[in-house]
Amino acid sequence: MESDLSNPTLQALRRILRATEIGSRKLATTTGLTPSQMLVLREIEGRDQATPSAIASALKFSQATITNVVDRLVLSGLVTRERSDRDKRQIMLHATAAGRDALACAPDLLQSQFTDRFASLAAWEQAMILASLEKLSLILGAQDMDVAPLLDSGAIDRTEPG
Amino acid sequence: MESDLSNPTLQALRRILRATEIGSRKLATTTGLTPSQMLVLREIEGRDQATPSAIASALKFSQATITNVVDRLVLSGLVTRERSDRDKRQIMLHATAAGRDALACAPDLLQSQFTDRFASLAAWEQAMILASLEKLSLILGAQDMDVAPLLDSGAIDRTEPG
DNA sequence: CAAATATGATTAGCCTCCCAAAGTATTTAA
DNA sequence: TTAAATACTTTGGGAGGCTAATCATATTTG
Repeated sequence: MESDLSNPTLQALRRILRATEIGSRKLATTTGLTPSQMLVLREIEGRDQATPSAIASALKFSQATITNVVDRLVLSGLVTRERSDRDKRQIMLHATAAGRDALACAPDLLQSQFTDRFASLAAWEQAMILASLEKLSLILGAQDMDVAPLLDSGAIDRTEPG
Repeated sequence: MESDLSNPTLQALRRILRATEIGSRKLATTTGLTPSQMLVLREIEGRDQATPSAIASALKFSQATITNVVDRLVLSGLVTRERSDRDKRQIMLHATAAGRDALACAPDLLQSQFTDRFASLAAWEQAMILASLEKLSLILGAQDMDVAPLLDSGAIDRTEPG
């Protein structure tokens, strides 16, 4: 019966997941943005110019979903749509000043809670944590994963895998 | 500007979050349950007897939400409702055989991916990871958090905090 | 060039999630 | 025995996701 740190580790991991999830909601309320909206807005602003399909593939959402979310962002005045000249099938999304503002106020779901306190740790602790997370990445099969999103949500994909 | 392991650490953390989230959806498809349904079902089964309000407070959901989810679980034949004798306002929720089956097939969102591989790590690595996660818990303010849920999702709470 | 095909985005329709407020039934307290 | 509290459900609503179908524009090809 070795030590079995497996369970406490899982619990800690769960706490972290839970915390980030709650944080994501809380932050959303303060910004007035939902997590998904945040994601999309960030993605748009990060590129300055962005087509829905680009956002969709970056976030691994369907185009339709992006249309949906962007609808709301436009309604809130955080994003504008503009037909591309080069290819009139395309739509260019831009963050408005208000949109950039909203992002600035809510810098990053994790980052805000994270950076300062992490920086205050001893170097060896930082290194240990990083190493541990990399290991966990490996364990969870997350090594080669896009780093784009933070956390999102949603209905279940019921397409038969087979 | 010392080393700044902050960014790679955040990225690793994001990968992990992302991985668990995707895993949660994938597992849901195989089970035919959504993450929320899994949560509720687990909570019900874990107590053998459970009232909606108990589940709601454990998972920090509203009663209405639980009613909703339970509706679907009942519809799927995984859970039964039964009026309590002692207090006829109460409803007792029970997992059916099928419900327990479903849970058994999908033991745990993380656990499945996790336990074996984690166990195969050296003891010192396990200890390191645990310590790191505890530290992270602290950083993210997740120490005193319920361990109940895994991950869920959903619409944003728009009630004014003030 | 014209027809067929491909691509980008939206629309429509479906389901889930989560909530607050109102409603119903039951229990407890006055 | 009425009033208040409790436990759950109903109702209604906003958001998040998806697929399939549609519309408009581009590209390819005969």
